[in-house]
Amino acid sequence: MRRSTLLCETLRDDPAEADVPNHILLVRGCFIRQLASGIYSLLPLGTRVAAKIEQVLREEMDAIGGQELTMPVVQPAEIWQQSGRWYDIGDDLLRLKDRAEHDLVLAMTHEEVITSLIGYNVHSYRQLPVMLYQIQTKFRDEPRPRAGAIRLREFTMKDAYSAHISQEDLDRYYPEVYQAYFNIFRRCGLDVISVDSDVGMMGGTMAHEFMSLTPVGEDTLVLCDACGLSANRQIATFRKDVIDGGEPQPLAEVATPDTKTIAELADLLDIPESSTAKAAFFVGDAGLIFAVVRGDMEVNETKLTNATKSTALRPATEAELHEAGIVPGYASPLGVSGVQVVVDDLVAQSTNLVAGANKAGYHLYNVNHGRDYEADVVVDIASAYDGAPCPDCGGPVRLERAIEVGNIFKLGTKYAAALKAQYRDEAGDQHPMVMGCYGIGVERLMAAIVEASHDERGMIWPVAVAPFQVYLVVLNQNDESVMQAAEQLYADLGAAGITVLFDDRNESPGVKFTDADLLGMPLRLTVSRRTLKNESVELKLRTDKEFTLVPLAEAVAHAQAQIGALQASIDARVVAEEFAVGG
RNA sequence: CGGGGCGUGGCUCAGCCUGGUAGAGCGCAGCGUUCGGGACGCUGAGGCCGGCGGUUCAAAUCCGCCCGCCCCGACCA
Repeated sequence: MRRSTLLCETLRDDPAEADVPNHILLVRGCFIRQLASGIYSLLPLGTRVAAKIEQVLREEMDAIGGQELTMPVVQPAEIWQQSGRWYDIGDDLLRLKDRAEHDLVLAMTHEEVITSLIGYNVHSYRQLPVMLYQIQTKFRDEPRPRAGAIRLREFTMKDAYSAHISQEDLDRYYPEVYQAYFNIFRRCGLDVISVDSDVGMMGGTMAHEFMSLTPVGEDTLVLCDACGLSANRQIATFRKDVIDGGEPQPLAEVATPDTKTIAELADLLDIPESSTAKAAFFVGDAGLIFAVVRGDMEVNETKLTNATKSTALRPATEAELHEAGIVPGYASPLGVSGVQVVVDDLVAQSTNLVAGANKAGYHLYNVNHGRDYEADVVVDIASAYDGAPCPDCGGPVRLERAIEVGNIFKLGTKYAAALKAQYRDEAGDQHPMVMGCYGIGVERLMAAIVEASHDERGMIWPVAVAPFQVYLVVLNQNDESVMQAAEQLYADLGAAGITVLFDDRNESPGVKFTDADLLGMPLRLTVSRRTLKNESVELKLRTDKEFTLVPLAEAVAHAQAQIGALQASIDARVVAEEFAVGG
């Protein structure tokens, strides 16, 4: 490809709307272009990267028995009603009507279609297991798209679905997908770790997320250096040490004017925050939720969502609290009614905590669960914090930010039962299939790669996903012999099967080198009057500071060797990964 | 949806407070000179100042409403 004809106008300045590296660089390099919030065009360079990623996806999915297919993006509401997600999912699901006023959705994922499809086409245990996948557009009407290509509304997803005769067979297969996922990310040059994750709106029994560690990430992970534990903070547990509060003492009211926060309360009463109980209020499917954790901890909304069997939570408004007779800042689980009280297990085991009196300006000493109030649910709803004791080994955990680039779920029979994907066993009896689903976001993966692999000058593409392997610069174009040599090299590289972006523009050397760095092809070749004086070509890796001169006649061979070495170093990282529950 | 910020040639921004001829740099087009790390000179094109309404003799500028975009919070590939 000639740079002079490529649709690629690089930007000198950082775009105003971008403030994270992947977004800045992808826009400056003309890989993506925003159309609306969370909706982007992939320009030629971005499309080439996506195609390279998709090639890796296809190879790895095919290697574990996947068959590619293509399903519709626009889908009738009926199948979503059958699965229940029409009702469970809120505004993230974009709904529309056709001319006949039929309800339609833009698919945010394809469990419904694939399940009905498999149910239609698979009837016998002899046809199972089956693994199907597609690489196709998804639409999620995200409340807040973010960070360039990391959080989009319209995006491309490799979504795969497997169907099995039994949980055992799914359990056997699941680690194969787990391994394939590691292979995919490593081949794309991205380091990831796997973590246990929440099953969320997908339902199911087990899930892993594949995480690329970066401060730009939206997820928080809980990691233990001592034993290797890793989990999404949404579900991470930690060891809770009960502080001995002594035998339950009589309740005692204490005046605490103007102490609306736990910090103020602890300060005023001269007690540690861990001697208090903290209340937080949410609204779930069943109405107002009164959540209680120890004062030094935070409520984990994912855990609380699961504990209350809600599909979604939102913080309660002041008005809703007043209506329920709750005094914000002085709220107490004592004497409240008509709300669901969820108490963290640690609070339930603690004695003589200080809690609100549900009366403005007053708190209570010696509040004890079981004696003074009853919870509807007692379960872990506290969020793991930096330095919390690891649930497995007791060592301190640390929190890290990460991008979720992929996930795998054991769905179980939820969709198969709802959408009647059944098979007959050897005895002729019908059973719902046991399913798994497996997703990877293509644009997000591209963004995560840039996030993980760039410097102050620009992107540094791992060779397997680079839009071109070589950036060929020619200088002194007015010198016919130089131009001729460059043209010949361009042709020879192409003939050798190397993908080349040939910067044949009439631009100054500075412009070309700067663009070469920004666009980030792994290998740069430069032909100029100077190099030709020695019958040579300059060769430089994007990751290196220095360049080397190689004989013009051997330039193609050297380029091939360099690309081969880059590829080999990536291949060396594709190794067997131990499948571990809990890590 | 709650909170904060921003909308002025393709891009980055100034001008707005204190109303009166719409600006700079980059980019783009032409000519010439340059040619190893975002070169230089000359010439030129390009703007309903996000939209609607209001105030005023006069609005990019003041006021109101709306729309869009970004950031922080709750969700997900």
